[in-house]
Amino acid sequence: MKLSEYEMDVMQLFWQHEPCTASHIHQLLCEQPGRRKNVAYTTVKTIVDRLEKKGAIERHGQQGRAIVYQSLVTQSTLSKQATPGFMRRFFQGDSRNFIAHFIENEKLDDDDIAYLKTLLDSKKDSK
Amino acid sequence: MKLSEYEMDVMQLFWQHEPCTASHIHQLLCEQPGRRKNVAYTTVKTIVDRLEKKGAIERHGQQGRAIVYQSLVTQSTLSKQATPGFMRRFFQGDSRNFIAHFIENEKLDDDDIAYLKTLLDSKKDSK
DNA sequence: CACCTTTTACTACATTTGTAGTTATTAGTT
DNA sequence: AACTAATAACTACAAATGTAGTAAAAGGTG
Repeated sequence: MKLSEYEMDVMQLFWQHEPCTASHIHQLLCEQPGRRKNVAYTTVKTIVDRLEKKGAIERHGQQGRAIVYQSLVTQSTLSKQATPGFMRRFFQGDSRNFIAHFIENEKLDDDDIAYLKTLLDSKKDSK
Repeated sequence: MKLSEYEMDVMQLFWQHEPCTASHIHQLLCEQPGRRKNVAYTTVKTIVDRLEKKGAIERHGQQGRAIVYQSLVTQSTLSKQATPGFMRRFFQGDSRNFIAHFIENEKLDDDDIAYLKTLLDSKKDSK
């Protein structure tokens, strides 16, 4: 399943707040700092409709007139699908290059670092 | 600068083979295993034209009739621009979650693992 | 120098994406 | 029961994207 950027933004909100309605998603989007402000409700509803058509979410019930949706795909599933392509396009498919970029450029506290080292160790042991 | 997926695929080839012509890129794309086969030359040329219009590459010279191009942006620049959005959409912007996904899902040999641990250590020290 | 092959430049077109308006319906409210 | 605000359903539309065709020009080759 291939979702657009905006569709993914909406899926993120579903994953964090489901089951929920289009209005709820709309509110959440509007509250989101900086990103996209003043998006019309109908715009959000269109995205939600497309997500339903693509099979990423389904109707779960009603809340008054409003349709309550829930997700049908997990974030993990979509991440696994999307990352190889992203890695190839932006890091020549070189995992090491890729992870190195992140370790260097992203915020990680000591706890994170300790955790990731543990992960690396268990990866090594598992082979 | 925002490039499409296909445009990024072509940029990858430029970075690895520049300076080079559209025909050369076309050949390389056709040789690429599995991915997209039988793409028409004109299709590739269109992408190259768009990359030029977007300012991602420029004319560097001629080779017979053919135009030789070279890149104007680095892979690193584009990666730095693209990754925050990718991370947010697919990993809720959580670096730790993100890197963990990679350590778990991507192929890394013992050398890679040792290298990454060193990187994590130097990250820790630098604070 | 005439010709053929390559390559450019331009045009085309269906699909996807971001964005939103319009119309119809209905759940609450008075 | 009538009204109103919310919501769904449908339609619209420009821009971007993937894909390629056509026409024109200009190298190299006989």
